[in-house]
Amino acid sequence: VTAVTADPALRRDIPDATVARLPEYLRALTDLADRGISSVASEELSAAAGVRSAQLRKDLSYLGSYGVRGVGYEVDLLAFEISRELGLTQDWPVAIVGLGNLGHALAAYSGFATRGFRVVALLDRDRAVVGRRIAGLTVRSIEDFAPSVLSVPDGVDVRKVDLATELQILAFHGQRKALAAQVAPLARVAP
Amino acid sequence: VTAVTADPALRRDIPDATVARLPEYLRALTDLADRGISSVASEELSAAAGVRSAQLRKDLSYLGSYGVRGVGYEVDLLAFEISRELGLTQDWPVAIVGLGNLGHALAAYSGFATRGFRVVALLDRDRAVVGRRIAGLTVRSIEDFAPSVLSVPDGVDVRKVDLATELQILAFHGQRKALAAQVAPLARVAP
DNA sequence: AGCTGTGAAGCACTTCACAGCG
DNA sequence: CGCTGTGAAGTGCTTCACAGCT
Repeated sequence: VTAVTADPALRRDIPDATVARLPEYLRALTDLADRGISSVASEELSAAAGVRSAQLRKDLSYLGSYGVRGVGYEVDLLAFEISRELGLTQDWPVAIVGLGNLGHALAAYSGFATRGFRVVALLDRDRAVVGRRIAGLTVRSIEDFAPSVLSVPDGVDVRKVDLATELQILAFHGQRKALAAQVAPLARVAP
Repeated sequence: VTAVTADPALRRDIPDATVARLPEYLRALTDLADRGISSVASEELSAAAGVRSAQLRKDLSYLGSYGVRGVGYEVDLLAFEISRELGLTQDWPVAIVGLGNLGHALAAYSGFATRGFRVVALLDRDRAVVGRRIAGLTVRSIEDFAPSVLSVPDGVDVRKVDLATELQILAFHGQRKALAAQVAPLARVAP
């Protein structure tokens, strides 16, 4: 079945890799708009987002045809289309579970609000924390929510972010680089 | 040139996708070790890490041949080999730049220490913060370090983590799901 | 003339399916 | 016999290169 609808999210199958890059394009476009720039070519926008221009054009082609040949993209229009594709034109309430150091900092983090997410609930199971007011919200009680083994009901999406994991990946590359430098003379022996 | 060395990081070219999963395997193995389990088959370990068993075996095959056919993997041995591959058998000092809410929380975060990273320096450019003691360290001054446009010298690796980006990706999938449910009856018309 | 949009080619990762070994 | 380790097949993403439009 090929469903024809007005809504972009249904028209095409957008690759996951593309979806993961759209927020960065949106950020770059917001930056351009703030600097009063109204039109941009793929070469420049892709540089600002840290990808190749062919990649950017291919990614944007999944959303539709919003560029002007010979000219480039209108910044405001493209920003709106990406926002719509990401579903940011609607309201997404956010709950923060766990208000230790990190949760506390996140509750106060302005980056959510400026990008369209509204923190509406703070939840913790610790009696000592429940009832406290943080960033204008009162911490409410939650029975239990073990974060170590998160088993997810059908239909719930999860994205896992772990800074220690990121550091471990950096450690791998750091080690590889250090070792490559050590053996470089050896490699030069037989060209 | 094929360099033969004792160090695993030089023996093979390990795919980036594999490297990104190794920390999760290591976490799962640490968990098993804590529960007193000394041997594990790929089926069980892969389930704990959230991947297919074939994926796990393929990934581990890049490190070497540390399993026992007909039995499985020895938990301690495999954990050590992955640690070594990731470069976690050496010391990696970490500096935190910027001690606002998030930096403050990270300085106190125990997850770094338990996974082999040692926070050795806290840096901020804000006079009001410099000199303050956080988590046993004194915040030192740094001239400037604009985080918005991070231009990186050659040889420096960067991994970017942005929770707002993650939420935007979730918003996309949330929207797509909501819309798919709406149009589902339409799709059923022509099987 | 210049830049987008896109088939086609190339590349990297995942999954299959089974040989090989303890 | 059971589970690992791995060629081969399959899949999805990236890059190329240029036709097509303004």
